[in-house]
Amino acid sequence: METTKTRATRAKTAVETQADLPTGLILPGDCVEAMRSLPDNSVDCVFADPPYNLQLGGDLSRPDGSAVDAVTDHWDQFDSFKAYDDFTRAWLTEARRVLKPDGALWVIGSYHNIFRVGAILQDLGFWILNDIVWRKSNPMPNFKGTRFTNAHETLIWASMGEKSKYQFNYRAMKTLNDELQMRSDWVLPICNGAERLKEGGTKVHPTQKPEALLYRVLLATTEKGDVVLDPFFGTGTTGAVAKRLGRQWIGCERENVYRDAAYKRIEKELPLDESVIETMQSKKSAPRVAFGSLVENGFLKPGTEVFDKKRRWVATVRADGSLELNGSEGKQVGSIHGLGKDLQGAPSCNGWSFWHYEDAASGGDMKPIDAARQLYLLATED
Amino acid sequence: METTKTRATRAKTAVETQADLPTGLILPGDCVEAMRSLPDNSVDCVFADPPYNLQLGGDLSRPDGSAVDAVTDHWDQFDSFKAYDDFTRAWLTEARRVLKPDGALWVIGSYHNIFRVGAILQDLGFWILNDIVWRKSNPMPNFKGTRFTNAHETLIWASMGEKSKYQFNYRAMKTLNDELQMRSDWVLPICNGAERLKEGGTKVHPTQKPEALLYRVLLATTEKGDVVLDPFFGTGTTGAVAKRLGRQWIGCERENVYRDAAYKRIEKELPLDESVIETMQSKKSAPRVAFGSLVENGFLKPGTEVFDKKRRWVATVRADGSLELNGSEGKQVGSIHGLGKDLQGAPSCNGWSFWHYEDAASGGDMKPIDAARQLYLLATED
DNA sequence: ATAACCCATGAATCTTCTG
DNA sequence: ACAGAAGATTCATGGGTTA
Repeated sequence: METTKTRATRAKTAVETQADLPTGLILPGDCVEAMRSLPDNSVDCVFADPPYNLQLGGDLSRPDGSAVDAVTDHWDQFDSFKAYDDFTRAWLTEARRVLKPDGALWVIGSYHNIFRVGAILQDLGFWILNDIVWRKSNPMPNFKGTRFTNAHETLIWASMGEKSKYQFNYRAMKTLNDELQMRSDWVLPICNGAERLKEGGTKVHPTQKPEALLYRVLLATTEKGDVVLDPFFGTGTTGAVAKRLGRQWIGCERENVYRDAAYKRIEKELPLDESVIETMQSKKSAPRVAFGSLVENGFLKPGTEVFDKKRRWVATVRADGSLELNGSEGKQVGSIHGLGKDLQGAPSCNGWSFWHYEDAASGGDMKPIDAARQLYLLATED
Repeated sequence: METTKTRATRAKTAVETQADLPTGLILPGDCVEAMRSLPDNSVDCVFADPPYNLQLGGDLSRPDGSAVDAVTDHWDQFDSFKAYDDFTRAWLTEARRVLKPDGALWVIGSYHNIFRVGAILQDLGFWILNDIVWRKSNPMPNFKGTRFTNAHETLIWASMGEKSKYQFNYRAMKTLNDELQMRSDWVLPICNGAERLKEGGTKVHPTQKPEALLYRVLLATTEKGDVVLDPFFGTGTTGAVAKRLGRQWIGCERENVYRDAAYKRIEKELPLDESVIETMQSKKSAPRVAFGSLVENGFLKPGTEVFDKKRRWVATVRADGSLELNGSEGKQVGSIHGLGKDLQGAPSCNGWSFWHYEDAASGGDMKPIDAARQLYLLATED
């Protein structure tokens, strides 16, 4: 992972040098061909919702006798696993070429195809970061009572390689999840109601994805201004959410009908106010605060005593932001992290949560020095 | 899928002819070699928890500096995807040979290995029935804040082929899930507390699976007396739950320590009372009753009027068990299913639930004719 | 107006037995 | 193998109509 600042700078440079990138456009034709027209190392994120290769038997009816509207479109038909694998390898290879070294890939699928996709992308060198389970709150039931209700789909999130500095907006996710770490299982409803695109009462696309899903993906792993490529654009959920969140987008889509619907849809989409997007990212992109700054600015005065939670050790804050262990007469000195590490004999230590101080403002309560950092951030906002 | 009765008969026959099966034993040595000693088509279910091929970099430590006891045992190291794939193909091939044609396979894994396992088992001819997400209610957090909390593992449930008559105890699962279809995402806690095997305070096996997981797997897809094979037996969760549920088991395990712990553990396990193990049976496995039998035996007299729920149609029961639509003068006649189908113009109709009658015994209440069938079944029970 | 009721529908590898 | 009949089978949600 990398700091936002570094990546932002790099992204900006890339956009400038790649002024010819067809952002805001849906490339027609086969997606592999279309991606060939894009330069190497030019996009920050690929989100792909490829055909699932469902292999359906006959018609299926509900217990009440009505028919299930199945996905029987030609684009989901493959002759064999071999044919599907070849197709998968082709588009993943192009996606890999087009991605920046620190870019990332998302693919969504079901048990019909996701194992093949996952194995192939590993073979190509992608490094899986998480598999994410989209738990559908309202899936279609299993009408015949023959299996477990197929109530989820799987997303794979992968970087270009083991050492890549991928983007992950940890704070934004934790904030979105009520101050708990965002887990690998996401509960979201399927796309229906007003969000579902319809033409004359029938759905435009059989497998339109919910915007909430793309919202979370883009918010978690891209930043403002990033270029997002969707090789299977469909009716443009990726583009609509990208526009809303201030990301640039490129689509590939073979079908005229889907392209038309997508353009119309994205046209109507309004970007969120810049300040809103900033706010969502504020905690994540908050500048690093040196402990010394707190001292410099009087949030913790030199001479203040700090101690671990169990008061096994007490140290004194020095003017330069270093700590000196009490009673050691200058022999045990270090940064908040380093001294904590040494005292515990641990491989690492987060000094912000290890060291505490007595907060006079709240009647002498013991608080981690991170609380002082939060006050500092609040005071220096903007 | 197949009725319980049919499979039960076959399973029994198989056990009799395979009296040499080493049930209740843990075969030492390499699992591929060990499986070679088992005859073809001899087990009903394979549950496998293979090495995950985890590729952890350096040592992992928590924010407080304590070390995470990562999976770095020698049996989990593989040189490359190629080596892991070869290993996977080898044990899956043996599992396939040993399984009966209507048997089934379960494999559990994480994103490190499950995509490779899934693709290979598809290549070998297994037919995926569901992928199941075990959603951990208490996963280990992501200490570094670099990814989403890895809060689930994935199981694949597969039959021997597209046309196999696999076992699925639909009613038992629905009952277990408070009368709603069991979904593909299962929320279960990880294995700890008293259930976790420890030796001198440290865990015996790094990846011991919770018994609740095996309980659900075996209850859903095996029946009493079935033979369950676990090629990666570990400390014997599969064997313990199998014994409890009245299933037979065979294990393979290389490590002496795990075998010893497993034997000790399973020895202590007590089988549940037979009556408790009986699962809720689906109607599919109840004996078939011809509508004519009800008429023959006086449970519905010839001349009785039957009608659909909204009384759009009324028909009269004839002496041979056929129905005649009132007012049609012999032109609209058929079986309970056929006439219901024709009147509705539906592709099919379950006459038992479509047609109703007035039950004099309960003051003229409207009841589906299935109620009469239930009375008949009750009266003719052994 | 509001509640009650009915109806439509969603990436689905969706039956079993007899002749 | 294939055709035909018997028989088993659904949950959450949104929108429209009725009471």
